[in-house]
Amino acid sequence: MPIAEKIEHARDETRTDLHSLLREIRASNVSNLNSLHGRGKVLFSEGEPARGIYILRTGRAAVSITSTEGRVVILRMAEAGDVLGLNSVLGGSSYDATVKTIGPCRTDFVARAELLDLMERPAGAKTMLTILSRELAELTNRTRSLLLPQTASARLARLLLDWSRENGLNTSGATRIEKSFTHEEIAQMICSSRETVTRLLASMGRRQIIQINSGSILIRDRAALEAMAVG
Amino acid sequence: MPIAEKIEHARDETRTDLHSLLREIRASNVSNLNSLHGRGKVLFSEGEPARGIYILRTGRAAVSITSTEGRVVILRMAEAGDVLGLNSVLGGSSYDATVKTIGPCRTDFVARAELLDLMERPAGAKTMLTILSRELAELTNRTRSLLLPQTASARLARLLLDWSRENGLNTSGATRIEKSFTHEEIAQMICSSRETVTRLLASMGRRQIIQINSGSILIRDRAALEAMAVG
DNA sequence: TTCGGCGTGTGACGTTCGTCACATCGGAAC
DNA sequence: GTTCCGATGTGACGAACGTCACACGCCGAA
Repeated sequence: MPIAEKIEHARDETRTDLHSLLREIRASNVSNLNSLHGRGKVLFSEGEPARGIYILRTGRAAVSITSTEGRVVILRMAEAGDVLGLNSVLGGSSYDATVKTIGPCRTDFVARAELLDLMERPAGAKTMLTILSRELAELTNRTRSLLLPQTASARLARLLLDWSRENGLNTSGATRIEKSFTHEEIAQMICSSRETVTRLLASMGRRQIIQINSGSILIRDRAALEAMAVG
Repeated sequence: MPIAEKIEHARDETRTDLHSLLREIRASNVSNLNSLHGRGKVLFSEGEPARGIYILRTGRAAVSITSTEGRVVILRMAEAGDVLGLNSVLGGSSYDATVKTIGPCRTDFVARAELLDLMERPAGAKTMLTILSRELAELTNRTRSLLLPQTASARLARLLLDWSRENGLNTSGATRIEKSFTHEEIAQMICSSRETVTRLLASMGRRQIIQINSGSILIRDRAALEAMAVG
């Protein structure tokens, strides 16, 4: 999928515009509160009034949506440099997703009123435009990965390929990805169930497509993964 | 789902900021090409270089993504006043979706270079920020409707409820919605197959939940629909 | 050490739904 | 009228996978 790759590559190049935002924040004397969180802390939940944005300085957090029956779908994994909740704050209503930390995180918080002030500055509006633009591209991309493949194995294959592009360490032909997610979390990323993820990973291991070690996954047969990702 | 409703309501209130954009376009002497299209015309396709944006003046168009095997998922139905392709143009690469007219349409076209000029004007950047912000909120909302319900009947029920909120005419307790989509198109909106849509609609008709006339659907039992939409 | 909790592996079962196949229907063109 | 063609209706079949149930291994706490 060439389009998906292009979008994915664009992502990392522009991620640094967090710095633009922070520069603007400093220039406009807006206070930003620095906090530390442990694993599993909910920064904000879907439906709460949008108090302000969180800027993820270190760590990772899962952005997810939840159905009334408790079904959870992870829309994206935020990494250091990501801005969380911006669109909800601009929209002025409530957060449209839930953000939960995956590991220890350091965040800055900028309150809604201060952000709106910031938007009045031309550079502020342009910076936010860039951030929203990237967010929209990523969500479109993610929607493609989740809605187009009809089988769970295709979605899992795509996820592994995505990971190998982002975090992959190239080790003698095969790529190794540090896995730090439980099967449950993977299931929520690909809209499937925990058991299915367990079974699919085991099956891929048996077929020599991947190799599962404690703490990492080794991709042995990228071509096979790409073939699975099409279906 | 209270959140979805709030977002949906916000949509119509802000849709008029097309006018802001057009005002800016006129103020900055940007040329905009006016065109007429028939039904089924593809304005642009996923993967093409993003030449510029289309502004839908009249008519409706389907924004969709396509898999390599030809599977199509309709992300949203653009209506008069919607701006198409903005994020792809700002991103500078290629269109990330395909837009096809559903009926006769009138569009304005603004080329990429002119749009980038426009973005330098403070009011231009703010207008685009508003448009992208709404687009992101709608896509998040749509993602929720497509990813959270696991069954096709739940997604169809949600779609009918959405329609009744947008286009519904209240006729003596029941709401009537003008339907102008084929089962095939509905299937692409809810990520299902044509046959499943036919069967589900027929089943709902038998169970007195809806009543299908030629050209319109009457919702007789909204509570039943809402119950189905949860699953 | 024992315990308890969490993550993982795996079997059995049933539902959903996509797919193929075909019939029918309705409108537009002629 | 006839002829087409796209849209719709319906049956049969099977693959995918969600769910329930339970077992095992690991690790930190007591």
